[in-house]
Amino acid sequence: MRLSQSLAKPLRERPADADSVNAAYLIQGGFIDQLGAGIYNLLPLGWRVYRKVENIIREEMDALGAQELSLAALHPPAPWKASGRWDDPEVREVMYQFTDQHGKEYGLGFTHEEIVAQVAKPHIRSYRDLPLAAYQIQVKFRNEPRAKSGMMRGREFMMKDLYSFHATQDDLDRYYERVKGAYLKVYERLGLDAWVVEASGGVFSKYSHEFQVFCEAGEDTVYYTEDRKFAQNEEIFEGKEGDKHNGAVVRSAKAAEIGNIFKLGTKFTEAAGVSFLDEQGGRQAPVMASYGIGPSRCVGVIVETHHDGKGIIWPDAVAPFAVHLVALGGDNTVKGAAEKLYAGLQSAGVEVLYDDRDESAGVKFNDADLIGIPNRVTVSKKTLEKDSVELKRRSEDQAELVELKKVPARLSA
RNA sequence: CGGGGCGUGGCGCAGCCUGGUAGCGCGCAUCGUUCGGGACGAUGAGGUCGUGGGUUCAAAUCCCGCCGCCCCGACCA
Repeated sequence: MRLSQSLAKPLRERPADADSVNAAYLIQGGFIDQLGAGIYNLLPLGWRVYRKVENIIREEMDALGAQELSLAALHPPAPWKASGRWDDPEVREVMYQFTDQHGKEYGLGFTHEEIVAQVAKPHIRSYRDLPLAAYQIQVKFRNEPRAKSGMMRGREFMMKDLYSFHATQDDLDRYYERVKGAYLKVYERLGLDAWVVEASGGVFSKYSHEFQVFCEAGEDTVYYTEDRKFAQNEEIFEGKEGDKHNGAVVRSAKAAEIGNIFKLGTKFTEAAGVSFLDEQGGRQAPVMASYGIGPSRCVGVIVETHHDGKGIIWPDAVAPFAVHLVALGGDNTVKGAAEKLYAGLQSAGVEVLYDDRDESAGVKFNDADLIGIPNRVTVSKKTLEKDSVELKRRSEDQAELVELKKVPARLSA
């Protein structure tokens, strides 16, 4: 993409009322744009990052054997009334519920247990139909009492929600552990150091596991031991900091939740009337579990944990582009060489953001630092004299000269 | 929902206390000079001062209501 033609160019000044690091850099860099409190548009750069995150999640869910689908976001109340959640005060606080101009009630989905159970119902007849796992990556709505911190807590956000149905609790337990492993793989690929933390089950069940990334912008407090054998959300932790747990000292840290998995029992399958015949011909309700990851929040947490004073430092796997190509000066030979490199890299399959603007070196370098693409390639008169370009990693201070003809090979690795 | 802050060209802000021609920086347009870490000069375009009402000869400025955004708290599948 040519930066000169980009819909959203980086801003000179940091937005005044974006206090959190992720909001400040994402808005200034032209990744996102605020529409209202807790409501953001993903601009082309941000959408690219988001899609990378989404695809990593998708790959790991597919590897689990889960099937991707897309459930409706606009819900009639019936399935929610059947489970008793439509009128649950805790649910009412966060679920957008409204009546249309004909007096008909609707809700906007903030989770899909009821809906997926209803979808699965006619397809689950026998224990032979189980286990079954389906997921979607979709927009969710939550009427947060207080949206805040940019992409960390929005009223409209993206969520990957996976649901599994099992004939036995044992089978569910095994699958639950597999999902846990898949989640850790996702986070590792995203460049996030996620902890598995025990937590309360909220409105779903008694206990659950959360995936937490330690960072100051997080809203949770986690008590943990450094050997990682123990980690609990403060909402269920009953000891205090400094206590010993299996010989290790318990510490605490602020953390951001980027995933949560729940064992749900038969609450939702029974409510939806889902049942199957077991090997003895007995009728049973399948046990169910749900597993969520917030890809849009992950984008925010990645920024919170991958930045410096100049801007974002994207991990390679989620960077909007692999290469930020900078052409310096108005010299025609420089422009020509940059254009050629741009075309050459693209045909080698390298994603390139080409800063072809008529801006000074300072502006271009500062914007490159802000946007945070992992590899910066600078073409100038100086480098061309040596038939080379300058290559610099965003995460490193030192730059190196690389011969022009070796550039595509260096960057398509 | 309680507390605090804020709302003025695209962005960042001053002006408000003490009412009287709407300003600055950046950006934008045109021309020229520049060209490796936020260049320079010249000319120019661009504003319902969040919104509704009130006070007044006169309101960005004073008073009341409403809307919106940010932060702290409560809350946080």
